[in-house]
Amino acid sequence: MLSKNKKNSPTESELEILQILWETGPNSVRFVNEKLNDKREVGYTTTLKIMQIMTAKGLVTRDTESRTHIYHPAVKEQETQNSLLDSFIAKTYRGSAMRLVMQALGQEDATAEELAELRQLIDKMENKNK
Amino acid sequence: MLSKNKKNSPTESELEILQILWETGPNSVRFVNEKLNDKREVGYTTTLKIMQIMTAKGLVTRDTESRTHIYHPAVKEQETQNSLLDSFIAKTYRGSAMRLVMQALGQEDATAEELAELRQLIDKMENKNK
DNA sequence: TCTTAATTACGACATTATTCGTAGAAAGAC
DNA sequence: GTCTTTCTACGAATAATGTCGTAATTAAGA
Repeated sequence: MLSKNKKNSPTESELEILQILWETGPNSVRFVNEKLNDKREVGYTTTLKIMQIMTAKGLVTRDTESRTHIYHPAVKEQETQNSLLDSFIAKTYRGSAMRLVMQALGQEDATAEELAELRQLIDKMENKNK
Repeated sequence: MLSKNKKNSPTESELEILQILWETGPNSVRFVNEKLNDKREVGYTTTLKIMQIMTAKGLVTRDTESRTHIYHPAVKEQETQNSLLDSFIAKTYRGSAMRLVMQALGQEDATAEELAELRQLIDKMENKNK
């Protein structure tokens, strides 16, 4: 495991915004705010403010060429999820990823493809053990 | 899935305290505070205050017979974890438990026993699909 | 009894995250 | 050029959580 994340950790609102940028690519505050409003009511300046804070934190970068700034995600989805996952496992499952996996699987209705993929992953882990 | 949790959701500090009570059984503020201090410095009245709040929320109950109150967990560990897990999956993995499982497994060094247990669980899920 | 120690209750403060109002700059419509 | 709209910047209000100081109460010991 090479690159370990030092200190990402977006807040909940920040994560919501990152997800929009990951999904749709670089975009303006206006666009992000409208996306957010599909789910819940948020004021424009609220979204703006959070995205400004995210810029300061280095979670996004922005292109200020034109008056309407374009925001780019500056962290990777996988890495962010991993870092959140680590801390979630530590806090909630006292560090046992296996316990989390078992419970998560219990709640899931998986397709045959997903199950096959899982088995493959497990085989790979088995080999690594030897 | 019968009993769905309505509204548990302990905060981070509350969860820490619950974990101590789950592990060691009903105990006093003094005891819990000392356990917490194994990991980090916390004032006695801080712990007391949080446990009082937890009582108000129904996360614990307390026996006030003797002067030193004894606190009992009032929520189950599994159910609490499940409810936290649901919300974590929703927020971080946009609802896809499978994606979380894959990533969690990727970070894990599992024993042969755990892998066997996993396979068993997957088999059970396969049958359920039919 | 008197003093000391431990405990609970309560309120205030600190910190972090979120929300939004307002002002001013920039762009476009006419 | 003037008016209107859209945008950014900034500061302040709010809310949730965590922290702790202080007072009052109880128990125990000398």
